[in-house]
Amino acid sequence: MAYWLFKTEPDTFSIDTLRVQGSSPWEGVRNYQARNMLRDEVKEGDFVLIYHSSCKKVGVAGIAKVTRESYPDHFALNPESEYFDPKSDPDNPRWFMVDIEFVRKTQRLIPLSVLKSMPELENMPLVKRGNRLSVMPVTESEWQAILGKEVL
DNA sequence: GCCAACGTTGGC
DNA sequence: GCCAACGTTGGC
Repeated sequence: MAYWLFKTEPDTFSIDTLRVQGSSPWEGVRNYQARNMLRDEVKEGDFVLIYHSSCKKVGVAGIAKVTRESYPDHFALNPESEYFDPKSDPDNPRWFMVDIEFVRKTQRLIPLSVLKSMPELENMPLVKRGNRLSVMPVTESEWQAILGKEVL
């Protein structure tokens, strides 16, 4: 069982969206490094920190669990979808996704500013300047350290 | 294979 | 809204 962090823009899909839906595919990842992790390494039963990016309050907002691993992201094949990729091929899928289910919200949002202040997280891509990786691994000690900041 | 131009991400 | 950093594209 492994840990991950998934970024999302809450204006598009937030932890509350997931809470209401109960579960959801994690579609729309269009970055090869993130894609490789989704496709090859994220496994059923893994836990995920849901991180809100590009918004007023950036930070870790909740926890989800992987319920289905690695299958083709069919949104890439749908011209109506905002995630449509004309270069994707149904016979040789380029993009993949997993399904996750809501576990819980954090008791409060754990802000990026707090995460950046934690020496335990200095190796996480998340806190590095210019980082754009939207799916990244989280070690067990990083996971514990982050959730340790949930209650002040 | 190099690299400049371009579009996107994402914090502030 | 700004702008730095990054990934991708395409000409050569």
